[in-house]
Amino acid sequence: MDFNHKLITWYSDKKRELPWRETSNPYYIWLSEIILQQTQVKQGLPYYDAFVTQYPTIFDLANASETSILKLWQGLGYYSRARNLHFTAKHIVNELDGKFPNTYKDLLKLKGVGDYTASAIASIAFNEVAAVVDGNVYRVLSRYFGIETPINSTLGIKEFKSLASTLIDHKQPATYNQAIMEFGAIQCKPKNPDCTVCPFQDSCVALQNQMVDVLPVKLKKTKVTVKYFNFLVFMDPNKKHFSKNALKKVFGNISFNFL
DNA sequence: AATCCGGGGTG
DNA sequence: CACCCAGGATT
Repeated sequence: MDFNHKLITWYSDKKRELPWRETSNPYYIWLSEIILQQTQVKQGLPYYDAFVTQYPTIFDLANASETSILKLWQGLGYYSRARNLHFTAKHIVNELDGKFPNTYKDLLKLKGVGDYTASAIASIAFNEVAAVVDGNVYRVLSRYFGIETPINSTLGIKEFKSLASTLIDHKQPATYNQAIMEFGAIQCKPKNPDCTVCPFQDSCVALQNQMVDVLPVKLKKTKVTVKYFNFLVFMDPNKKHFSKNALKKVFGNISFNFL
């Protein structure tokens, strides 16, 4: 409970003022959460403003063309998010009578809404006790409790979700969830966290054991990329030089070393 | 369980 | 340039 109290106090003191924190309208909360998936606030904010301006209600979004939505999404990346956003808007308007699902269980059924986003909307918009576990939460919890279970392992995902569920403040789940994510985003950062001014200096296991820079643990993804590819080119005797552009037409944008 | 999807950030 | 960040869908 000391953890929760300090966290929420820190949040009251240090949180950023953001437009989706001025509302509990599930449409706006949902919109902001989809935009902020894999996206930093700084990058997503102008897109959020543009969407709210152009599509003030879920009915406006549902009635829009996919082309116009994708155009407004341009530059954000992960374009399936925009297509799922449109699909779900139409689904809620046409199949759910325009009524936004209001429980974690029902939110989870929406396309483009997984465990994290369902928990975020349920807690922030409806004050349901549903613990969020995003990248920030993995980092804060693994460091504070000194947990070395890889966050991208099946066991890790279960462990952190379970821990987050035991920690969430039942009296103010919306504030608690936003506090722990905000803390991870702007203080307990991936690189160079501000440990010198951290309210958890005396209780953070990672800080006391010099493990801040190794937590959270993540499994390597042994991605094998082809680094060298040797081949022979027989020269056209009528030509005096190789053309890199000619090779580019055959192999695409691969860099070549001529030995 | 592994892979893909797009950008931005960092060293 | 190489590598990291990371939620959800898909296979």
